[in-house]
Amino acid sequence: METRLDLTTLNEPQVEAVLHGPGPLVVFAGAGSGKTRVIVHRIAHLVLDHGCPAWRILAVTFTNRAAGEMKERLDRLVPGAARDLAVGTFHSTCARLLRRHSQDLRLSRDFAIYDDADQKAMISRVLKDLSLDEKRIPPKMVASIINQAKNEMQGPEDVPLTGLDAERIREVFREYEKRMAKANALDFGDLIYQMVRALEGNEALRMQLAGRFVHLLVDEFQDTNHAQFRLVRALASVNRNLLVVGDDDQSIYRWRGADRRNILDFRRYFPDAQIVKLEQNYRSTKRILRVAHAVIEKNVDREPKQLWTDNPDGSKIKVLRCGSERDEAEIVVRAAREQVSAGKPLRSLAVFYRIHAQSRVLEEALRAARIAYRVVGGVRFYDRAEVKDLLAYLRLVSNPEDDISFLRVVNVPTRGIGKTSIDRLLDDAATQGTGVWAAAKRAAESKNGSPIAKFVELIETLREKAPALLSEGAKPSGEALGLADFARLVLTESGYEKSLTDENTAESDARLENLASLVGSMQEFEDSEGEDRPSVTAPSLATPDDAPSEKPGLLTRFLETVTLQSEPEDANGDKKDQVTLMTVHAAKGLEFPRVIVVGLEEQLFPFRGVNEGEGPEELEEERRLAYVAFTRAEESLTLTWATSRYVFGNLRLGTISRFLDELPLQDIEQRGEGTSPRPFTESPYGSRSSSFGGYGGSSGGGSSGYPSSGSSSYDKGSMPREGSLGYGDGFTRRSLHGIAPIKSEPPKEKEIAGFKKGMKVRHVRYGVGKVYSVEGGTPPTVTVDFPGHGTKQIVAKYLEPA
DNA sequence: GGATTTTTTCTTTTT
DNA sequence: GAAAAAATCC
Repeated sequence: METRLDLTTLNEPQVEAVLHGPGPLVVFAGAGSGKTRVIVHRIAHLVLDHGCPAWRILAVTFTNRAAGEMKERLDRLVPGAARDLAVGTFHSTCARLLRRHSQDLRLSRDFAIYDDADQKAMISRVLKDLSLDEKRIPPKMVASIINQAKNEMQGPEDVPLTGLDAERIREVFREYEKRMAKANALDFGDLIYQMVRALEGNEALRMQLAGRFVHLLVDEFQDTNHAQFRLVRALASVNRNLLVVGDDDQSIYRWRGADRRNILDFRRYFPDAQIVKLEQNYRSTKRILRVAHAVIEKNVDREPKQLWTDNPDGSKIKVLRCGSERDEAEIVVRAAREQVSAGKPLRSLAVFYRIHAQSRVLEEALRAARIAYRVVGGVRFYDRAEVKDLLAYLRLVSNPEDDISFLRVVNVPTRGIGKTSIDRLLDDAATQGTGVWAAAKRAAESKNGSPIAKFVELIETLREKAPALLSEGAKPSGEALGLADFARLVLTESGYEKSLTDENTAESDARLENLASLVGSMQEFEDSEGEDRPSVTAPSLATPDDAPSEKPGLLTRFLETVTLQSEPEDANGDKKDQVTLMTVHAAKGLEFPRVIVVGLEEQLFPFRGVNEGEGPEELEEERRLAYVAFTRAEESLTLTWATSRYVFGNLRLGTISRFLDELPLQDIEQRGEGTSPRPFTESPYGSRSSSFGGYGGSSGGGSSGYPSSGSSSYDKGSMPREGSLGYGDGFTRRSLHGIAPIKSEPPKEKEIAGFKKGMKVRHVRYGVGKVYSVEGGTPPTVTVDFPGHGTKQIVAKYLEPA
């Protein structure tokens, strides 16, 4: 075919996918096989060679970052085309479409989007109002049931529930839905669920939308859940030009309802779909691919396949045994220094871990070594209390029915609206069957000048000041107030800023700074939206004939962007020269010349939670996760594990991950220097913490026989059976036997603030008890067994020796 | 009624 | 070892 697009940089199957004609196509794209390249080239091809207007092409991704990257790369290929292209995550795309068609769907155009915390707050409210015990029916559990149900396109009436509390939970679900509707709020699951309901239940709407998008491209299709599949099916139902791309080996969101069958059985729903397989890897060395393959090939539920590459063998994969998580962090620091001394940028080094909690130690070490780093995800900026407070004010202005936001800020800063007044409001709302805002207005009317009346007035005044921000069509009255200016106004008028300024502590200063940076990001948003350049992550989804008045206001759009992206866009984030730290999940889709994966221990990676039975499915997903982690590396891959680690502030022994034991010996290089594993200095049994059970629990238990005398020499006799480093599973494992860990701390007899195990102590309330264990930490705590009161954890300073 | 201090709980992974 | 919840103090 004659093309204006340069296709000489693509291999044969890639070209096939790019030039594919009408009809469905599924591309199986292995790690590093040029998946994004294919999508971007195909879009460019559709625009350049078929003259398809960019706004009639919809590309859907899972993360904002992937959406952004797609736009960027398209813009380089076809300058200008990216502007009109509809690219976004599943969630942002649905949010946009729902707003645009809100009238048809009997939804408020300015509906709020509730994140997990908001959702949990709402569930707690419902539980309280139905007088159900949060201990018996934890909000978290209900949330997970509700989310799962929506992923499966089930509502309260058709979700299958079993168990004693099944009907109670169903009632909570039902009531939750009512409250959400009343609050003009949708949760994450709703965005997809409601959109699918709308499309499937409204023929005209489906024809309109599916007719509008001539081409539909979906990335990471292996991670779609049932609802998302139905969405794609509906949107592709008219033109059927559907391209889905994915790799079943990289499916890592089973817990979120992802179903690999969606890609594996794609032809069941689209029997005429063509199939293209991309199997050449351009990213990694041969050794890295072999090591990654060694882990993934053990999966039973998997299509056998193997990536190949023309790249060199590369250096051996380093497998390092460390004495503790601090030693692991030291490895990271050393690697960063090596980068610098080798004249390579820090940005080419990335560190992956299984869970966020592992980042702190790494951060501390890097900070101490004065090495620039950034953490992707983790403690989110938008999760900080002060940021949530300001956002709650803004949300309340945008949508006064938002009960959760109302309750969050009604007394922040304190304005004399205490528990009693709030309970009265809630009571009134419940008996009158209205939202809290309406109840507050009633209260304000009946009692002029009351604190509640003042608060209602505050919100209403703020609303009046920003008509242009609330509705795009509205004419700005007088001088138009900008988004950032408005936020500043909220901060002063509410007294929030003053309360922080008055506090005048290091912490309040930090909060003010965070608020300033939030306002700054609002300014940025305002500037980029003002130019009418669709922001990178927000698909415009606007057709030329859309009336402007249908467009939600700037404030609503900002709030949506903020909720649907977990962290503020940092335009230079990738450009700054710093080491990147993130979870393996966050790493999907990225690549780095040098990668370190830490914490490769049983129970941690593969992860095993508290009461999860170790089902084969879970383990297979952990393998895919490891596969994703390893295949991010281009040239150098280092894998570390630690023989001991603090979990929850308690020391746990770790055993080497089975994944490391499975690696081909000729491709790895093992190291571990220093002294013996750090012994237990406190009881691993029976203490409160051991009920956590998961990490290091049973399999580490056999290791408590380590000497607690400070032998610094490697004491073979004290090790568990020859050839097995304390694996409690009865398997003897080869490798790493006899290799001592890299550095380790000398054993210490734990004595915290003068307390030792076994001694008698006195407490003001509980009287005399016996010290069960000392925990350390800040503040130092001691577990004490008080006869008649049971075992308590007490901060050391409230105890005295008896 | 509200702030402060103390105790308990919590942790996989994310839109 | 932090955040939420509960208990206690003012």
